[in-house]
Amino acid sequence: MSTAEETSGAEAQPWGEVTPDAARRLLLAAVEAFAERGYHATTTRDIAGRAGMSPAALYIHYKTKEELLHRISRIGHEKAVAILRTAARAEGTPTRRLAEAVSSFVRWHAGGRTTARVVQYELDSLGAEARAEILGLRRQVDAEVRGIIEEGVRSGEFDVVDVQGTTLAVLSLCIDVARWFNVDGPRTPEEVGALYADLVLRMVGAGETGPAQR
Amino acid sequence: MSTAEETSGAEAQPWGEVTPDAARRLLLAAVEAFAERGYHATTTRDIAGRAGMSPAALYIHYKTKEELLHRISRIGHEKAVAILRTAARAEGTPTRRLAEAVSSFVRWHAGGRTTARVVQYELDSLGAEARAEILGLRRQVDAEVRGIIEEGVRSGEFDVVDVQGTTLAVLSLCIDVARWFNVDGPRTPEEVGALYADLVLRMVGAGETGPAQR
DNA sequence: GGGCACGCTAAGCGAGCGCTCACCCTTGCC
DNA sequence: GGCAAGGGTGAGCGCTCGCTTAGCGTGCCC
Repeated sequence: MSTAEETSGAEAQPWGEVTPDAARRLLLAAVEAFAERGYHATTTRDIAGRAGMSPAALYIHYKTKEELLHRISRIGHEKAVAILRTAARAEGTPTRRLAEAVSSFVRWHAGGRTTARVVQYELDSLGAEARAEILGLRRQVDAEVRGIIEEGVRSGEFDVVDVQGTTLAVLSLCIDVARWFNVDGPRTPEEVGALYADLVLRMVGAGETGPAQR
Repeated sequence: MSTAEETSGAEAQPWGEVTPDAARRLLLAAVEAFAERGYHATTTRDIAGRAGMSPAALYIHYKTKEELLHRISRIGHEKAVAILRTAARAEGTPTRRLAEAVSSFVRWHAGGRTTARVVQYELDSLGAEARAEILGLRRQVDAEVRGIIEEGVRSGEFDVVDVQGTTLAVLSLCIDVARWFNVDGPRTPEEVGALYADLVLRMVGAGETGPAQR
């Protein structure tokens, strides 16, 4: 019933910046455990065990269990902002950029489901101070997507009445992938990304531009 | 077993069927607490306290803390199925029925956010047996929405390539409302329901048959 | 080669957890 | 009035939690 150690493959490694090797192993173990059972149901003994260490080792690298969640959440949100920012500031029409933003954001949620789950669903487990910081990053996420949609509306490519509401819905659709996506299911992250990009273009009324790519 | 009034006030009272009054108060307190802090972070002392009782009183009406979650989850899922089934089996075109299904489902998630949060996000906290039972109800939820979309495709009203994928996306969009909706925010459940019904009709390519927007 | 900083462990602390138990109130029936 | 039944309580059990502390092994610097 235990998972083999697969460091490569589905999950990218945005944790390269976590410098002492033991600290990174602990962080990775925490991501796994939090994603599987949730923050509150995860014990520090479990995290340390997954990292092959004694329970006390955790406190050499992190002050509290919450600091682990905070670090994971910040790194994950920064990655999310980076993904959307790259797509938003690329060359091309708003239609193309929105499609790229959605598909890459969805691929991240599906492929790195363990990380994305923690990032998206454990925010409330943070203390007030840490939560406030993370909420700032979330506003950046919202702003990137809203920016693309606003541009598309200005250029006449999109037909959107409620820009903020549609932005919320687009992000909501992408984020919920982390809840239901199953690695052993019938769809690859790439397939879901492509499907969702198509659905989102329909949502913003961008169906008329370009050929129906399928 | 039919409730006279449903789509009114914020939180309906689907807990009328919980028979001893004290048991209902405990259930309601548990819904509140689970929604606020999550199942694992909620203590039985907190639940009993919210219901104005001593910690021991809980165990007169429920065998364990998990039984509370199980009961909440089953009743909530049954309500969700009922909402979608009512919309799916009503009179009218698939377009109209899909719009009604989405808007009523969204209103339920937004208006009864506390309940919906527990129902949608605490499934993994259930034991294997209870979880299997609830998953059966989720399959019914999926089937109702898929049924409407299939009908719309057959009748030519909808233009959908991947029916199952689109069904998943529609449900996903609705469910995620429970995560982000804020009672003190700028939108009412009715407004979100109307917006989302519009967006979903666009997703299934039903834009041409109906009025431009609501 | 001796001192020492550092990464780590074994053991365990106080607190709070889910849950139990002995007992106390009402209520209703005779 | 006697008394069984059942909803409720105060106290507390056994356990596990997050986290601490004393001490050990190893590698580096002088």
